Amino acid sequence: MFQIDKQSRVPIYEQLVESIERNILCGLMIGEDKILSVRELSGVLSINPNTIQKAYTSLETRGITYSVSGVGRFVSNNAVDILKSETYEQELLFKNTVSSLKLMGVTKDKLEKIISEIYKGEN
Amino acid sequence: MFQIDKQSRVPIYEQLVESIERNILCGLMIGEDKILSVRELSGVLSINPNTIQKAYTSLETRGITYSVSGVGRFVSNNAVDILKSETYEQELLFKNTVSSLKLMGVTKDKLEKIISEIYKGEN
DNA sequence: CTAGTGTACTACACAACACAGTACACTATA
DNA sequence: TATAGTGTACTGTGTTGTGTAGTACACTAG
Repeated sequence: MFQIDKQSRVPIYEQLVESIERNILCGLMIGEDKILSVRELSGVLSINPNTIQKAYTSLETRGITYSVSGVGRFVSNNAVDILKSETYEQELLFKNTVSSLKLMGVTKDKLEKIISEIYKGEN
Repeated sequence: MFQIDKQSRVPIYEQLVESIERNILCGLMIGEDKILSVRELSGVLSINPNTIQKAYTSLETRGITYSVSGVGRFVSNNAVDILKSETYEQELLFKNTVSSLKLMGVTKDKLEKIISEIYKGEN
């Protein structure tokens, strides 16, 4: 459900955010779904509640989730739309990676084969 | 010559390493070229000599450069070959990025267009 | 009333990073 | 030989980001 690598250089709270985003994008979590509470998830992942809280705050600020005091936290109905509108950074990373690979001598064909493999059965 | 962003989350020494690698890969620096000394580059970039040293050590450990005590530091003749053999990590990053973009609803066509733009005139 | 929510706050510890300063061995050159 | 410029190796110090620990309070459902 949540892939967290405590040894990674990217902070735990950021990994958690990305993990939840992925779950929403591939339909594992949909609108109005209740999210594990700060204390629950803290117990499941053996991570400090403050760290979970930090991740949740990031999602909330962007409108991906909303919270009801005393009740819990839920996935917004338009969460998927919001996430899809945030593609800019990923596209930039894609361009930079392609440029590096080109410099390293990787052929255009090879990159296109990798893409086809990932998109196989679609498009 | 060297693109360093002191505000970035990626460490300065790592940015420096990548910058030099790029210069070597695109032929700006070739075998037996003398590299700016620790103190020189420190002055040019306004970065602590220790930080430069740390970057240089990384290049040296991988055989991309070599140093002659009391003389200076030079690009290895097989630097390009070494760098090209280190594509694995970049390819992994490429795959992850493509997967994310796919989840975000970016089409295969769009990615291929970006690639063609970067590779235009070649392959 | 109680248990479980979200939220906010202070305090502390740790690691990575960068900087400051010093020191020493080496080499080329005047 | 003397000097300046190399690489290299230390020991500190300070800052920042991250994560943890603990506490507290308002809210809501049962």
